[in-house]
Amino acid sequence: MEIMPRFKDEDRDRKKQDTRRALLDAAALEFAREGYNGANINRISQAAGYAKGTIYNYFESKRALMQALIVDTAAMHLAYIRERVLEMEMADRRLETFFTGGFEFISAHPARGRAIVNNLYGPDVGFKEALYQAYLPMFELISRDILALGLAQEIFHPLDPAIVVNLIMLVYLGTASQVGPQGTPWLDGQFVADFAVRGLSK
Amino acid sequence: MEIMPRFKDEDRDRKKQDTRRALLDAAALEFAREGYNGANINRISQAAGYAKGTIYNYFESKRALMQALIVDTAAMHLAYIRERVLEMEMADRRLETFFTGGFEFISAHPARGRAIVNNLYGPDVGFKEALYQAYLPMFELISRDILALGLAQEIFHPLDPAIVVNLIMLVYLGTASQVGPQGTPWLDGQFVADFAVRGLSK
Amino acid sequence: MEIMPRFKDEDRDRKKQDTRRALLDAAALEFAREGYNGANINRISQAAGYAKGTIYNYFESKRALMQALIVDTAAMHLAYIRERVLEMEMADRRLETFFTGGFEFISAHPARGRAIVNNLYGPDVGFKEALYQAYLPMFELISRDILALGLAQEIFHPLDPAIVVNLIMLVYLGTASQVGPQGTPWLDGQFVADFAVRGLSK
Amino acid sequence: MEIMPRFKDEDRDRKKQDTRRALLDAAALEFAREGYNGANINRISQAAGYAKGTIYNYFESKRALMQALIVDTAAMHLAYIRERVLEMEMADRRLETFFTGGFEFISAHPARGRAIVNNLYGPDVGFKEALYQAYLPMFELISRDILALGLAQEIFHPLDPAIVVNLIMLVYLGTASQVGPQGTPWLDGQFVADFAVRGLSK
DNA sequence: TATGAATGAGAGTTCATTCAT
DNA sequence: AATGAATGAACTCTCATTCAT
Repeated sequence: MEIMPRFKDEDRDRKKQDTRRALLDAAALEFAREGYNGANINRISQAAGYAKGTIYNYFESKRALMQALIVDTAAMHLAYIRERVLEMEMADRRLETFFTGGFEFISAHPARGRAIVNNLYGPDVGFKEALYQAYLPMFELISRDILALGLAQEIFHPLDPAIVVNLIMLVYLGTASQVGPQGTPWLDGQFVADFAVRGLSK
Repeated sequence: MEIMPRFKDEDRDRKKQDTRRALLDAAALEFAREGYNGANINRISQAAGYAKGTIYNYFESKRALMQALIVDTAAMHLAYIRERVLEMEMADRRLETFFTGGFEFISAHPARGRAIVNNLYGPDVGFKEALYQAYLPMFELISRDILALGLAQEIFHPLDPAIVVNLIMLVYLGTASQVGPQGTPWLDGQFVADFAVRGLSK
Repeated sequence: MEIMPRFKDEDRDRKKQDTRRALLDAAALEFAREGYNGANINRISQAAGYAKGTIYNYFESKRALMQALIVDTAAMHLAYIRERVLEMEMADRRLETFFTGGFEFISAHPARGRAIVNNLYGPDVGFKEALYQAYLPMFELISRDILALGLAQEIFHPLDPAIVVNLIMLVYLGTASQVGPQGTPWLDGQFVADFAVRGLSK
Repeated sequence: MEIMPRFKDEDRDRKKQDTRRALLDAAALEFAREGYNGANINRISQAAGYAKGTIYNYFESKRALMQALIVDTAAMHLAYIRERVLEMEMADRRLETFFTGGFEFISAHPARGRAIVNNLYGPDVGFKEALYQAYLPMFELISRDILALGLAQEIFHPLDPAIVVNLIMLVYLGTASQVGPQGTPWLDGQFVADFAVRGLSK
């Protein structure tokens, strides 16, 4: 056996990542459409362009696939929102941006959003715990970089960031994910943002 | 044929209603714990004290059972909330009562609450539609007897009741149903009520 | 207790027989439409105007109901055919009448016919045995009063009545019971009669 | 992607066909023994040497399995009979061969024969229609290559092939499929053949 | 790495039968 | 005699998972 040139391995890694990503995207669609229990591993594989067995080369089980989707989505979600929020200086603008950016993200990735929210309000405590862990940085972002900042800037009326962060997250996810039959959202991001800013401001 | 004594039929009807109620209560628990797809008809029957087949003497299918649970719960839910809300005269007190009463109801009937919210955020559009239909009177209550009233009383800043009713419902259900691992709610009803009132008031 | 007048018992017996007959008729329809395994005891009772449990006051089981239907139908069937066949003197006319009369009977009682034939060609050997026993008199009629007679009258070519009786019965039941989608028979009784007479005649 | 060696796919296809055939054969036995409704998918799979789920990799449903069995059997049936019938030149010999060959086929494949006839005389109109469609070529064979030929050869008395074909098929299937408790046929092929030839000849 | 045939536990549903009324 | 609520065995079908290729 001769030693293979290094870039071969890189190619292989790249390809593996592409496959994994394709599987996760297909999984998001399926989980969003059918819920976790209703989702079908075969359909996910097929939609991603692979055979049924392939998924088990990338994820240990259906459950592990969902966990990976939660982690992956939370990372995308946080990156998208943080980038936009931290551009703002004032806490109320940050809060507003949190909502408008958040709604944007969910518009851009509806399947991811649905899959996440299914778990947030779904019955599986394991997934809820995974969700909570994966979204800790977002809780942190809201708590420190929006709420605590707003207190320091004397923009918000007195509040406990550790509690209000829960309110913000639930209002955000509860409103952003709800769409009508045609996929149109019930509510507009700016509208919810205004409501939330008003609800917290002095 | 002689006419049977009337109380005989009444007894039988009463008993049938009791059985139906027991099955619905058991179904609420199971649906809350496992979600619709994960719920097990056999467990529901057993929990209600009946054999597996009995459930099909009362409901055509698992799906019909869920639909019946939605209708039953919506009726209880509305009755509980409406009674308390309409005692108040001012719209902001009514809105506050809507939240505090709503949180109370969900504390008193956590399984019903969970089962409902699973469907609101779940993937099944049929159940979402059923939910929407069953909760129309509550939308009406909020829209007319709280929001429009508040505009007339010049308590709320200008808003469109037809849109804000969605916001109120989503904030209510999104926050009231979320409990931690030990079953303790993430948020307090009064706290959310204050936030909402502040968000809508002048 | 005073002694009841006799006619009371007769009334009761009459009523019992009426109920039994109604149940058998409903059973014939259901068995014809659905086959034995597909038949539904509840539907039979309902169609007869009774509740599910009533059928068990008249028949020990679904199986016993079918056995009773076989016996009842065979008796009707034989009476109808024998009466007409024995009016004829010549064996070929008797054979002809057997077919035309038989087709008439099945036209008049299609459900009975279907139920019988389902069993003749169906998988249940118990029912086939019951059928065979119940139809013994008809085998006898064909064998003695048609075939042996025809040999004596030197109308038929030499044949063994004990074997040809099977042929006649199978040709009769196999052709008379077959109807198209609209319930119209595939074949005409006279037509099959002519074929059979020609097949046996000198 | 490199092209896989062809024999690999061929091997796999061959194996799939073998499995399918094994399942169909087991299904024929089970359907013959129990009828369609009484047949048990699990027993069929087990008898073929597979687990219960396997059957659903090959057939969409129990119903589709029966339909496939009808099609498969009709094709075997026709090939067997046509080959023998067309060897003969005279129509009466062809008719005779139709019966003797047909009886042979059913002796060789009793389960197939029983399964077919169950449906011909059974209650399920869907299966009857499928049977009719699948056996159209055999109707055609009898109608054109036996009956019309016999008219041309002036062997048969005047008859309408379109009607008599029904008679022939019903007499054939009605007599060939009937076996006694020990599996011995009620009638002999040659015997029925003679009867039929005599019934149609001048 | 990718495949897809095979597996078998588990689910919803049906329905003959029982029995208290 | 008639009722119909309750039962639970039995059935079809689904699908996550395994593994030989």
